[in-house]
Amino acid sequence: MSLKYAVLAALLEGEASGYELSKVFDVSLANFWPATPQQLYRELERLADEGLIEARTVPQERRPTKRLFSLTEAGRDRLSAFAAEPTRRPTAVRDEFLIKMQAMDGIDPERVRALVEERRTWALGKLARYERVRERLLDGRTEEEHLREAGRVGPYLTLLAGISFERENARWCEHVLTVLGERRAPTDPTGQALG
Amino acid sequence: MSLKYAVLAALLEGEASGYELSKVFDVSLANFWPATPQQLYRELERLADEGLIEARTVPQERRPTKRLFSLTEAGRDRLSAFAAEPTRRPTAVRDEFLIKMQAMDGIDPERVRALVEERRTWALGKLARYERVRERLLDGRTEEEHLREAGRVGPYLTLLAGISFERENARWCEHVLTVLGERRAPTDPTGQALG
DNA sequence: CAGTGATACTGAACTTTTTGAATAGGTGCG
DNA sequence: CGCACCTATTCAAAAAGTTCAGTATCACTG
Repeated sequence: MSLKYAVLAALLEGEASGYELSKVFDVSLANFWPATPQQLYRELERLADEGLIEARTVPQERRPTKRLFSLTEAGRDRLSAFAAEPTRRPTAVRDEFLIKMQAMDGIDPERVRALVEERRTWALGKLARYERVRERLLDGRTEEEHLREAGRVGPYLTLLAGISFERENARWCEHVLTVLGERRAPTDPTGQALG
Repeated sequence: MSLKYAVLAALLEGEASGYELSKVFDVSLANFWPATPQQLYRELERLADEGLIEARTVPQERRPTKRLFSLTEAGRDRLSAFAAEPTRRPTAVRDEFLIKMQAMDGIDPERVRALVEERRTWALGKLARYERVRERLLDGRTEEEHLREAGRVGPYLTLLAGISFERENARWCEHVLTVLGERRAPTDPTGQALG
C-alpha cells in the first residue's frame, strides 16, 4: 500500500519518468522503500488511472520516447492526507546478512570475517554516496543555514536518517571485527575453543 | 527465501513451537526478519517436509497440545552452508514513517511534531526491551567477558545491531524536533514561512 | 556494420507477505 | 455462567513483490 505514497513523495521533487524513478529508488529513496522498475511502472499506471498523477509523452532526439509523470492537485492532497495520519506499520528491516550473523557460531571464523568486511565496505560505499547527495543539497551552506532557509527540509532529514543508518552499520561491522580478533587470539588462556 | 533460514537460526536457541516462535519474531528477531504467525506455521511445515527440522507433539495439562520443532543435523548443515555464502540481497528497510517525513513540508508542523514524538516513544520502548534482553544475556558479566567466554556470540552481536538501530532512531527524532522548533521560532526574521 | 550497452518500457508467471477469520481448549473475573 | 482474553493452530484469499524474459531505439566501439 505504501509504495503508492513513496512514488507520490518522489514526484514532489518534480516530474520524472518511470526509468528515472527506478534510478532514484535505487539510491536515495531506496533507503526506506525499495522497489523494482516493474513495480514502479505498474504503480505509475495505477496512480495515473486514479488521477493522482498525470503523464505527458516526451519524444526525444537521441533516445526513445519517454513518459514524464507529475503530481496533480489531487495527488498532492492525497499525499498530504497520508503524511498527516498516524503511522500504521512499524519499520520493517529485512536483512539476510544478520540472519547469517545470528548463525555465525558454526562457521569458519575467517569466513565470517570476510562476510563482515564485505558488509562494511558496502556500507561505507553507500555512506559516501549519501554524503555526496548531502553536499549537493547543502550547496555550500551549513546544515543550520539550510534547515532554516530551505523551502523543503523533508528530503534532507530523511537523508540524514540514511546516513546515520549506514554509519552505524559500518561501526557495528568494526566492532564485530574487533570481537572476532579477540576470540582468535584470546587473552584468557583456557584454550577452550581451539580444538 | 530467507524466512526459511531465519526460522532455522531461531531454532539454534533450542526447540520451540510455532506459537513461541511467533513471540520471538515479534521481539528479538523481528529486528531483521519480521514474520506473522501464519508465515511461521507454513514455513515450519515446509522445513519439516524437507527434513531440516523435526516435530514432536507435546500434550499439555492445562493448555492445548503443542508441537515442538527442533533442528536436525541436516537442518544445521543447511543453515551453516547458507551462513557461509556471500550475501545476495542487500538490507531492505521499509519505513512508512520516513515516507511521511519525506513529504512533511506540506503538513501542519504541530502534526509533524506529534508524529515524530510518537516515533521517538516507540523507538525508546523498543530500545528498553532490547536492553532487558541484553541484561539477561550478559547475566552479570561485562560485554568483554561474555564475548570472550560465551559459546555463541551471534545472538548478542545481532542484538547490539538492533540496539544501535533504535538508539539512532530516537536520536534522529530528537534532532528533527530541534529543527522543527527552530523553524517555528526562526532567528532569521524574514517571516517567510509564517503566512 | 555487427556487437555491446544505455535508455525506456511491457508482460506474464511466480513467490512471498499480509489480512481476516475460524477453530478450540483453558483461565480468570464479576 | 457468560465474557474476555490467552494459548495454539489452521484456512482462504488478496495484495505486494520478485524474476525472467522480452521489445525497441539509439550511441559508441572496433
